[in-house]
Formats: sequence, structure tokens, C-alpha cells
Amino acid sequence: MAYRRTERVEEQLQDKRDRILQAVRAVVGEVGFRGAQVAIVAEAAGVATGTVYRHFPSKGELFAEALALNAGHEVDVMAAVAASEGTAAARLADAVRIFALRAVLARRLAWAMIAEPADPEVDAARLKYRRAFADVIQRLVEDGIATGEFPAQNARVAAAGLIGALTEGLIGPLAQDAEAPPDAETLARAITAFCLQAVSARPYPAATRSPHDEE
Amino acid sequence: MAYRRTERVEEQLQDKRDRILQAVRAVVGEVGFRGAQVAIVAEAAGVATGTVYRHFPSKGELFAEALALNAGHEVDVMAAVAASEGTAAARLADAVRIFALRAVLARRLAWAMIAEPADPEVDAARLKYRRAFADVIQRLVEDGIATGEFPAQNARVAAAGLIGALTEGLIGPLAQDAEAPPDAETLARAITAFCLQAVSARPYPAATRSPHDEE
DNA sequence: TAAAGAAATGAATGTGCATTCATTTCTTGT
DNA sequence: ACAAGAAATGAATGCACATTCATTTCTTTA
Repeated sequence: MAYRRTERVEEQLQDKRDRILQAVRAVVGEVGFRGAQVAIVAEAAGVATGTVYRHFPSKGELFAEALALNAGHEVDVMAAVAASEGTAAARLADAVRIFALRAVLARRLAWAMIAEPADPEVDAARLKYRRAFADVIQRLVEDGIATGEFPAQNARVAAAGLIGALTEGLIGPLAQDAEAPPDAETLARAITAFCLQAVSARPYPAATRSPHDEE
Repeated sequence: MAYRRTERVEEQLQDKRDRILQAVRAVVGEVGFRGAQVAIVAEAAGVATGTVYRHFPSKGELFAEALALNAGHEVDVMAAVAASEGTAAARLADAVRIFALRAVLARRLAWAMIAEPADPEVDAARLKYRRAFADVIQRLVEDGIATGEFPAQNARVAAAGLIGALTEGLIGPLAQDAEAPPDAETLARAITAFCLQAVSARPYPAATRSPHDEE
């Protein structure tokens, strides 16, 4: 025998893998998932097309992992904010505001991560991380309820609602082709204000009429 | 000359066009955009593949028009509810609840319309109708502010937030592959409660009340 | 009933990319 | 320095569908 996978090679391999993932991030951040074809990513990573397939089984899985990397990081950031000092309301406001701020500062990438059509694997990953974000927020809402800062409410539904409000608020402005760029701070603040208000309010006594249930 | 496009032919043509659009609706409602290929739609419409292209310039535009048809109808329904009698709060609650209810009752279709990855043309149409929904809601919020039912707030942001909350609340449950089907009524009610609370925002008197005396 | 024009047909074509794989380049132990 | 194995390469392949278009069927007027 005359070859053993040495430590050094192992590292180079890992390194190349990382570079490919980074390249996905870079390319997607520039041309979105739609424009991100494997050959382009490979070129951006300084690697041949075929090499990509020595590290990832398919385009879908590669992209899904790249998304997981980013989303995972954002979840960590949010979780860190959520774990900081202060009232639940303040921490919730910070979590939302910082998420929004970061998204607006990397528009194209954020849009791709949040909303751009992509392979099913990518969509699955998105779902998973949406849930992760929602969990962080849900805990904050529960904290707030426990301390009496927020009224009793279904924290699970509220968390989903906040995530929805957050992404919707971001997608509108983000989807524009780079024009009409609302000031990042302003946008983030407006969204934050809504989110905070949304969980702070005392629940409205459920209205129950039922006309209009047509068809 | 020996041929003139008569009234009857005109009607048959229009009719065929409509049938194709209906077929898109049916197919997408069953297998989603992903599975809806032109040949299948044509078959469902009882028409040859090529015929589709005598009525629509491309798959993307066909599907976008089909989406516009559905979304337009839903906007109308919501607008009708919004224009009915009652307080702004009650009308808002009904608008949201009925939208949610209708969506859950046609899960697959709703998911496709709201969130499934699709051609860029379809995405553009989606954006447009999201704005239409948001406009209806925005007006309700403004009404409520005017009557003092809701506190002063940025109605535009609030409307976007509600749409986001609504769709997010729906997508989670809707994205599941038909399993874990939460009771439609219950889900719709939970989402509605959140949405109403979100804009109602009577500041919660944190210090002076026990958090458990409502619910 | 025939000729002129449209509309419908669906098999064949074209395209855009992901994926493969025969060949080349690099690593390692002797 | 060499042989044995791995890893990298990128041109060639394959595939899934949208789209086309030569042919057929239908409609209309004279």
C-alpha cells in the first residue's frame, strides 16, 4: 500500500467543502437561487464542477446545507439576543429588530433565504429554520406572559404570527429590484413596533359572527 | 373569402380558454405547481398540448393568470366581508377568519397559491395580490383607528404584518403532507384571535393585574 | 358541395442544466 | 523515484419538459 488519508488531506478536504459552501452563499447573495448554477458556484469556489459532487450528493442538498449554515447562524444570533438581560418585551424587541436589520443589510441574500423559490430540499430546510426562529420567539413570549408583561395568549400561534409579520414586512421591500430602498433602521423599527404591539395587546374578545361563509 | 370568425366560434374559443384555466386550478390543487406540467393540464382540460399555446404564450403566463383568477376571487370575497356592516374590529376578524377558513378547506391549492415555489411570472402575480389583500386590511385598520377601536399606528405596516401572520399561520399547517390536520375552525379562530389582538393593542397594564385573569 | 381560412393536434424538437466518468494530477509510504 | 491509491478535472451525457410546427380537422361563405 502507498496512500493513507493523512491529517493534512483531511483538512484540505474539509477546507474545500467549506469554500464551496461559502461560494454558494456568495453566488446566491448576488444572483439568487435562480441564477446559482452548479458550474458558477464551482467557479466561484475555484474548483471544477465535478469536484462539487465529491463533496455533496446533489445541488439540492448542497444548497440546503448552505441555507442551513446561514439560517443556523441567524438563529444563534437571535437566541443570543433572547438570552440577554432585560425584560421579555425588551429582548423580544431587540430580537426582532436585529433580525430585520441584518436582513435588510443583506437584502438579496435575505430574500433568497426567506422567500425565493428553490429546490424542495431547500424549502424543507427553510421550514425547519422557520420553526427554530419561532421557538426562540415563543419562549420570549412565554417569558413575557410569566412575568405579566404580556397578556395570556397562545404563545405558539403568536410566535408564528410574529415570524410571518417579520418576513412579510421584509419581503415586500426586499423583493423590489433594489429600488425604493427604505432606510434600514426605519424599516426595522416599524416592524419591531408592530411585533411588540402584537403580543402586548390584551386579547380581543373573539368576534363570532358567521356570514359570508360562501361556496 | 370563405371564413369569418363568427360569434359562436368566439364563444367556443373563450370557453376553451376558461376550461384550460380551470384545469390549471384543478391540477395545481391536486399536485401543486411542481407537478403541474403543461401536458397534464392539457389533458385535464380535454385538449391537446399544442392548443394550450394557442391561448397562452407560455406556461408561466398561463399559471400566473390562473393564480390571478383565484387570488382575485379571494380578494373580492375579503373585500365583501370588509364592506359589510359592523365595527371595524368585527369586520377585520371576519375577513381574517374567513380567509383562513377558506384556505384550510382547500389546503393544497392554498399552499400553492400562497407559498409554493413557481415560475417568476407566478411569483410576480403573487406579490401583486398580496398587496391587494394588504390594501383591504389596511383600510379596515384605518377605519378602526378612525373610530377609536384601535390605537393610532402605522396601518400600512400593520396590514403587512397581518398578512404575514395569516399566511405563516396557514403555511405551517398547510405544508404538512396532509397529516396532522388541525380542525379548520379551530385554526382559523386561533389565527384570527392573534390578528385582532395584534392591532387592538390596548397597552397591557403589566404591574396592576394578574396575568391569569383573562383567557 | 367546394374552397378558403382557422383552429386543433401531438409527435418531434430544442434547451438548459444537473450529473457523470474516463483521464489527469496530486499524495503517500517504501 | 516509484507504485498505489485518492482526489480533481471538465467535456460529454442525459433528462425532463416546454415549445414548435407540419398535418389534420373543423367552420364558414358562396
